[in-house]
Amino acid sequence: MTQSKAGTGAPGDAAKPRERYNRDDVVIAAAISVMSEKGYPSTSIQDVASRVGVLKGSLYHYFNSKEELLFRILQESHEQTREIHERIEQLDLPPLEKLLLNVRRSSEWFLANVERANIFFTEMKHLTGERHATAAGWGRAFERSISDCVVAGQADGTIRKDIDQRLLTRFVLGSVNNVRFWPSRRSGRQFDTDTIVDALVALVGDSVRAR
Amino acid sequence: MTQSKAGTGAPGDAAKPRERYNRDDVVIAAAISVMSEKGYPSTSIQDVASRVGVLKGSLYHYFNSKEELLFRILQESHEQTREIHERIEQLDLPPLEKLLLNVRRSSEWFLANVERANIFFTEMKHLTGERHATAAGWGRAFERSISDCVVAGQADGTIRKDIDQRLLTRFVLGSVNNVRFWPSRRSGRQFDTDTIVDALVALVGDSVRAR
Amino acid sequence: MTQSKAGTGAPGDAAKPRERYNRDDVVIAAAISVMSEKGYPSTSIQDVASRVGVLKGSLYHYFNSKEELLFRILQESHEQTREIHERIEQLDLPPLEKLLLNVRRSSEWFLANVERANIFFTEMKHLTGERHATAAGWGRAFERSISDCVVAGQADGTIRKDIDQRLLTRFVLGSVNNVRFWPSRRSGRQFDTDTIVDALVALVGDSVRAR
Amino acid sequence: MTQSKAGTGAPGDAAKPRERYNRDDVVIAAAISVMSEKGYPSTSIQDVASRVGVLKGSLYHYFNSKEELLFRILQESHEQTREIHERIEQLDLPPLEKLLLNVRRSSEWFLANVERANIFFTEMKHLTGERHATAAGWGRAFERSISDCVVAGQADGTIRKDIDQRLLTRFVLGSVNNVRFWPSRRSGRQFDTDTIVDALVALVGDSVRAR
DNA sequence: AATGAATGAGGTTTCATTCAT
DNA sequence: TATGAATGAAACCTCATTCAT
Repeated sequence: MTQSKAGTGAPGDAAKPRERYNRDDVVIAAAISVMSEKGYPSTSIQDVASRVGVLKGSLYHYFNSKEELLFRILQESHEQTREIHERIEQLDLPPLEKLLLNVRRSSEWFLANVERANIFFTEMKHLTGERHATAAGWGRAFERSISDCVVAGQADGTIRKDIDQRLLTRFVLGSVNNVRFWPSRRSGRQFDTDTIVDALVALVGDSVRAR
Repeated sequence: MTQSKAGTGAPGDAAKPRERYNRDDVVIAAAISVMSEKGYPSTSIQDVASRVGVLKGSLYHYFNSKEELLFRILQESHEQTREIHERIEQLDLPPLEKLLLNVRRSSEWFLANVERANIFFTEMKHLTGERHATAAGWGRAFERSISDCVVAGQADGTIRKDIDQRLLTRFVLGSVNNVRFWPSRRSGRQFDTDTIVDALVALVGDSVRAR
Repeated sequence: MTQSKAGTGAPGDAAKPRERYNRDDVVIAAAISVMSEKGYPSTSIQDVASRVGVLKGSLYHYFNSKEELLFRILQESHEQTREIHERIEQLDLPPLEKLLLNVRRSSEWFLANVERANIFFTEMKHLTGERHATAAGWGRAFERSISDCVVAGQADGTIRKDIDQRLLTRFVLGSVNNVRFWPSRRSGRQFDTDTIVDALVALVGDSVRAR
Repeated sequence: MTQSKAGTGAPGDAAKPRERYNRDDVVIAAAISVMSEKGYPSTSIQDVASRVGVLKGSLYHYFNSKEELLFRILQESHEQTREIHERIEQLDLPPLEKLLLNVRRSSEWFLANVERANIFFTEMKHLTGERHATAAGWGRAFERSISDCVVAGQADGTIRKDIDQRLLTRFVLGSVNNVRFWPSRRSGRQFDTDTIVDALVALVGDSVRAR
């Protein structure tokens, strides 16, 4: 029903100058903002509509259901992170370096898209049926992009073998997921992305490296 | 109106010999189970009532509002973890060892109380007003129990100084928080608590230790 | 969710004197009245609530969905007509007489329950899924109670054989269904039930009898 | 985006001589199809638009409101059946024969236009105001085309007098209305129009004929 | 003619909460 | 304590209709 087909938000979309700002993107952006703050179930269509500046009924031109809206947001996040992982995959790097590059790029994306990341990691469970299954697959793909490196790193001796690869994977994955909380927070000076990412990579590197 | 707070389950509760299961605890347990699975906003009073085996109107004998129910759950979690931290605080241990013991005991508690931990880390934001402020303080107390060790460890040279203490703290905190996801998961053999905790302590230790 | 278990409305329910008027029946009666007049899709829950004198949300104590409400209404009608048919079935009568008795008793019920009959014959298609399948079975049962007589009557020579039994059945069935429209109508004197039923039986009898 | 549906393919579309297939007819046909199946209230403008292959906003070039669309459909049906009745009226036939010819021709039309007939008999009540009054008049005209014959037939002794003319009329009218349900139905062989109509005429004739 | 975005009212349903019994 | 009926607000969603392009 909704035909709007707005680029993924990736650069290069800005081509046509007379291209009027796609309302689809505005809607998604509004939804991301509210859902990241209040969580999916507590976000009402009215909340999103208010932020976009239309009546709630009008939003149904852009999606067919609230759940579909969530799905689209998650999908965009998945596509962007998948692209990051694919690009790394094609590089010819030793496993540990590949792992740490993954940590670096992923963290950078999370820090640049904190709200999207929040939603990706906490709201997926509210999808149902086929959409849930699809999204769960995305989560597994993310995990595999890390576990592949871990396994290879254990095989070539650069990653410690005294801890099972599944646990190592979860540790790394958790560390990356949590980086979205590192800025935010009250008081004191904030840290810039580079500082945070460098710290995270150093910490993760020192924890998993074979000694 | 009734906050009946009958003994922690300790024996010797006057009349009824031995401990009689307090209905209050049954309600809290049911709420924890449902809220951990569906999240606070998606959990209805009816859900809890169904699990207790009572009509929803009856639940209001045990709490005054849904939010108060959540607050009590968080409060219990806070009290239990605070006790852990206080006990460690009283030990005379070098900072790094104290930090790792904190990681160890906290992880053990999280793994033994995965549902409570889920709620503690994800539903706190749904409190409002004074209750929110109070609970936020609990979160900060948890964080401080870790950051105190980090600061002291940097001072005595056992913890790396090339990374700001706030970032180190968040890294450790995040690792501990995430341990509740390590079991669960599909497939393969699961890991027992000791294995998980040993792995986590080793990883965190190797990452923050001065070299 | 709804535990109200109110008799089928059949006589004999009046047992317990302190039995407070069952609200269930009030709701069903209100729904029958509105739905018969406006049709199921055009009847809003609000319409029913207004007639009962409660807020629309309150009605959900009595049923779980609008469709279930319709189903219950149809179910009651089915049970009442089925009982009529079963009672006739047990009589030891020649087929044609049995058929005409069926026409008589069915017509009487329709004329005494015009609103229920309206709903039974026109709103069944708005059920979905399993409920639709069940209700469709009721319709077939009704049809069979007539076609059985027709077949038997053709066999014993009392019912004309120059017309296929299926067509005879549909003719009789249609005639009975339509009797609910005979009173109503504007102007002139109305006809009492006996007059109408006698006329119908005479007409149907003369049309299907073998000559 | 252009579904131009010009002419039946018949040559000579040029200056629009003869009839050119009016888009209007396509819309009406689509509406008849959907409304017959789902009923007027449950038929959305979007349903009709989808079947036409046009966006719903566009449909408002063909009618001013959903109700007007229904009115036009009923109007067409009325005009066609009225023509049938007028033609019969002009014949010089004895009343009973005229009645049975009416039954025959009407049934033929209903069977050839089952969807239109469905709408004519079930959706008229959803008209409002003046349109409702007008359409109600059509219904009465239909009824009178039958009752006139009945009255005349009773006068000349060919139609039974033991039953009030109003009841006879309703019986005949109901029988004709119901014939639209005779085909359809599951299983077995279907019946062709002639078979059905012959059966109906025979049955109605035998029921009303004076004996 | 056609589009598609927007409107605004109304639909069904859920739910935290209250209260007389 | 427990019940269950009732409330009233708010949730998601649909839809007939309008209108600038």
